Amino acid sequence: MAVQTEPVRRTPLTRDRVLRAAVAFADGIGIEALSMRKLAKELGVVPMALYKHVANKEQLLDGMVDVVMSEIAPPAPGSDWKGAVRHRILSARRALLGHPWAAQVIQTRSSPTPVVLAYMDSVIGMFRTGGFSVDLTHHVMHALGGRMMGLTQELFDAPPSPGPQAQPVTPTEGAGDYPYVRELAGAVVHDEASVVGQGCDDQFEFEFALDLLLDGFERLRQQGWSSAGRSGPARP
Amino acid sequence: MAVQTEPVRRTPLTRDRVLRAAVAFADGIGIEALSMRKLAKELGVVPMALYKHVANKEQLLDGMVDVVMSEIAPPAPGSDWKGAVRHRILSARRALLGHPWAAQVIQTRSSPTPVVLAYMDSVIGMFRTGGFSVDLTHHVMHALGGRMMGLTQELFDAPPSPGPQAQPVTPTEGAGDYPYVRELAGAVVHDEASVVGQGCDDQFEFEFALDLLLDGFERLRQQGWSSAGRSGPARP
DNA sequence: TTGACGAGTGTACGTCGTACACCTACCGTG
DNA sequence: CACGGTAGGTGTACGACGTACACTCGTCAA
Repeated sequence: MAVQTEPVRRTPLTRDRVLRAAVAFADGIGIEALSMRKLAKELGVVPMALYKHVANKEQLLDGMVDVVMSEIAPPAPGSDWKGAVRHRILSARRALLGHPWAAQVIQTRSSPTPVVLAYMDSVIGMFRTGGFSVDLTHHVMHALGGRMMGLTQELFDAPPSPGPQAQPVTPTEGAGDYPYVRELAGAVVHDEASVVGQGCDDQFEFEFALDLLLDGFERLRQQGWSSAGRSGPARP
Repeated sequence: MAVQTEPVRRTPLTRDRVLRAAVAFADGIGIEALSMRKLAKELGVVPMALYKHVANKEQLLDGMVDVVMSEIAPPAPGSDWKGAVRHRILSARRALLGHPWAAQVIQTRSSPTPVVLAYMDSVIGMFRTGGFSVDLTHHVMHALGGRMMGLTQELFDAPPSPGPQAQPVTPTEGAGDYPYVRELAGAVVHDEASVVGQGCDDQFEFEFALDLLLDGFERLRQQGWSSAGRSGPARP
């Protein structure tokens, strides 16, 4: 009989195993359903066992973010600053898209982990070596904000919530008395029906906004913009 | 003796009173400390009494967002589209700043309340009457994202968390081995020390990013940009 | 007078995060 | 081989939390 790896002895927990299990579990059941107790059960262990590897739930969430961050591709060598930044950010976005809970969790962290700091550092570095002053880089990073990590600054997943509950009243439901919202929603649906599920192409929207910002950054860089005058990007 | 308003009879609860109390309470103790039970105690009432006026905690949060939204100034009449949008968004931001919890709560709502929809409708209307096509307005709204409501797409409140816990090691703590982060942080602190508390002027950063976007929108509008070509804002 | 109704109450359940004391299998050292 | 420290896993317990459900009680129309 097998002497090694006797099944009665579970493979021991590690911080890494806990974090990966948490990520997979959240991918499956959603972040709001993730609890220390359920995660422990998933790992075949008593809840308190987890606390030998993470200090508390907040640190668990921090670690989960780090796992997602580790999926971001390393910086592409060479090329212009815009291409480099664009490539990195789109890679970050791809990592996030695989974990629908990640965006929300990232936004509720109160301070960055070293992994996140390292990522920010590398993005800042791209601007600096691309010819941006410290001053401009600073403002540019603020302007990028969460988009730097691939977060879409969306307000809601679906505009009027087509939830499972019955919604009576008129067939113009949802957009109700909001003519402009309805106009937009209608146009999106009818437009080009190539996009599969929902009415609009999130990837396109993300790149649209990203390129709009990057183009704006480039313009400011070229004209040697500085915040000394303190009057926003429109300054000639 | 006073016959009316005998103090033994509390002024009755209403949905409005519950929501306003919740907003004030969250302003005071923070959103994560707000619970149905504590809110009930604050109102001198048993926890279950709240459920006669709000369906559950999610609806309470929805209602709290609506209260904040109601503080946004109505649209300014006349003027160009950019001034109108800018004014409205900065007003929204002012409303949010009075309630530090609001940004986080808004971002965890799964669908917009009618009040939020109405606000979005009015912003969309400004673009449309300002000469933006339905198509461009759609993408522009995505690009604005949460910034439309005054949300700053910031990743963290304070970069390296100067928490109350003692942090030994080198005096270059925080920025540790992140040279570009340190460069930025150092420059911000030394720059113009006019800004009071923290190292940088959030209002300036918000307007910087907002104007960058609005200017980009204007450029696209002027050149009659359309998503038919599907290649982002940089298209000539 | 009555009886329906809406606001507020009381009790209870299941879930959560986690403090604290405990066991126990393993290891390097004597 | 004996031994004692230690890291990892356990068991019990506590004080939150949201909220279902059955109730009381004051008010007001019929």
